[in-house]
Amino acid sequence: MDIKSQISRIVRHALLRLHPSVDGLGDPRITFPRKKAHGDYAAVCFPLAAKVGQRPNEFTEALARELESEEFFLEVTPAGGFLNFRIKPSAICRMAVEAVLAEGSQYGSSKRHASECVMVEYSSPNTNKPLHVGHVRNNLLGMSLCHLLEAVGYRVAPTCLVNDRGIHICKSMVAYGRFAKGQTPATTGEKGDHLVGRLYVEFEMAVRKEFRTWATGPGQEDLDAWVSEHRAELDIAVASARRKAEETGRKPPAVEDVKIGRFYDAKGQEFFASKSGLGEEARDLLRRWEAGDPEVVELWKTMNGWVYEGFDETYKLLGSRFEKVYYESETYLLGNSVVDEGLEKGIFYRKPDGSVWIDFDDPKLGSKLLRRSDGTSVYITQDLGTAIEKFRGFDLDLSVYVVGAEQIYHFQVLFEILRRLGYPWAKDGLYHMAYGMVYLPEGKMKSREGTVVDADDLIAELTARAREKSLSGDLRVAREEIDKTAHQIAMGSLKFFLLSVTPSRDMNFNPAEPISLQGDTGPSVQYAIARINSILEKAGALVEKPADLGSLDRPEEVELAKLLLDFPRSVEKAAHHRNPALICQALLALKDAFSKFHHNVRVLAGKGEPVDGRPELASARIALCQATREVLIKGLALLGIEAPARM
RNA sequence: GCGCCUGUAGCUCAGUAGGAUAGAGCAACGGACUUCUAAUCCGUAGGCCGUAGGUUCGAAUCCUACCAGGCGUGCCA
Repeated sequence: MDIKSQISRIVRHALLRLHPSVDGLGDPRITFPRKKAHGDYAAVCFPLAAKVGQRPNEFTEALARELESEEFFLEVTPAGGFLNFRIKPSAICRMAVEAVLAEGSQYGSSKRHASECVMVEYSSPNTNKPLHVGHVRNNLLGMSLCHLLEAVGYRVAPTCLVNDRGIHICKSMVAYGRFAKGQTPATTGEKGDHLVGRLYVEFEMAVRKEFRTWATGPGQEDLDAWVSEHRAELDIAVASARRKAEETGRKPPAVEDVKIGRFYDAKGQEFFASKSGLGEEARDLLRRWEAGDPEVVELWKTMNGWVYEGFDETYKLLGSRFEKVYYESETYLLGNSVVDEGLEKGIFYRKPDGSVWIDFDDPKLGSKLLRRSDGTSVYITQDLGTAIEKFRGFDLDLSVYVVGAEQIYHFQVLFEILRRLGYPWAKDGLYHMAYGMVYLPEGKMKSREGTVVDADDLIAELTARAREKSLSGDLRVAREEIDKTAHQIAMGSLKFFLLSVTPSRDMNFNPAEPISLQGDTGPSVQYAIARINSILEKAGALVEKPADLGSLDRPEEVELAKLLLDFPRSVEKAAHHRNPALICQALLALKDAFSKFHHNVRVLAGKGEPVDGRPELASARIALCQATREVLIKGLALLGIEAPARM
């Protein structure tokens, strides 16, 4: 039992003695006091005092007297509605070190959800473009969530749903035929996903050009009409483009370009669907693919193959791992029978044009299309099939989707449909872990326009910087280890950076300001581990000597111990709230406490020499260091971060 | 229009299920390496917690309205 629970239990017994007749008084919340001078732990008593009908100070004074004789506390002080506790410093240190070293790498884990199985779907890329920082955030959240859920006992199945079919990949295929005949990753030296992504961008550019030709020719009337209708909006757009150009010192765009650009934003999709020759080509490829045209399928396979090779490389860098991969080309038909089933049950209905719909009771959900009038399936249809498939293939208690917040509505609808269809697990076995966007200073990233921060580039740049920094000082790392170490540090900085923001929030990322290696960062946590390793190496035989844990009573040691004791709570909470950022916070607090300890408290007088000539004290401090290292490594592992032995 | 999310230091973010005098890091300024690695430590400065009301002994946190930004919103995924 952790220390806060112990305190809570002792207080509960005292309360039962003091107020035996009050039912459901509850426990006071045990926290760290805001100021260390107040004590080691504090109980917040305002709500309980109110229930008993006493003034807060009256209540806590009586409670303090009742707890006076408790041996567990050194001191119990009432302070208004707070009750502050002081505990013998060496006792805290002893508890912490013994608890951590007894459990080792299992410290912080629990069996709370043992015998439960959860599937976590994450990453889920489209095969028409390489991964960017937004995808990286997704991958890291997914992996970290897997680790957190495992830590509280779940059996976890990480999965990925690859969107390998549809109009987007057909666009790249059209571009391949038109602009890149004969090119392969081998001939261009490009990574496969980058090659296909480049073709996708080229296709989009070509459509824009096609649109421009139309808008300044046969579509001129439409353009003029639209422009006069959106006069005010356009004036603002032109003005803001000018302002932006002035700020950045670039040439302002021509008014004509802004007009056509806006017109494209508004009508581009419509144009693509009805007037674009390129659009017709792409749709034709999609039709031929669905009909199984061998030539099209062959090209599709080849290009997807290039993309997978590229993804595999990036996944390897990130450490992404999947137990099961679903491909939409295999699952996209699964939903159709579900739609038929819903029609039979009368949950869905058919409109005269043949399209299939569902109306929801909740007006916020409105109604939703489930099958197009031409009989083809839509996005949500295949998701219905895949959701059911997951529960068929695995004995799941929970199915998690790590997907961006822009799809909150989509998942509300998906889950509600599955509930209406009567699947028992749909009641509380589905969870959408929605996370926020990663914004660049200039706004949202757009793959189509090529304004993205590429994952591979970012990793490469960080690795180069970590390597340079390693080489710049005393080289602690063995030469042959430097590549691995630089990679670990680079990934430590990237992962920690992206995971330290609360998942549900949007976050900003400025590529011009590189991710820091100093301050509240992953590398600073890794560094603390490297320093501990260094001490342990130099300690030699002292590591094995008997330790007198009772001699640990310095404030720096107690602070460290308190945080070690609090770590399991952080894990529990992070798993419960599905929020890895809570682990980041716990690690930073721990790293801070260790740095202060390390700065002010010596372990060794020299190599193998105990401080103050006291081996039992040195060994105790060594044990505290070992416990700290254990927890730091565990915490980083929960984030999917490795710690290099030396830095 | 409607719905959901977000407004905390110059920047990036915390703020522990309503609790004590709102905290870090970066950037700025000033200190600390003959010392277990300076990816560290110590200090200074920086805040009408978007605005206005309300609930409460107590509000950054809960409620209402407004302002600003983002996302979504019937045949895209």
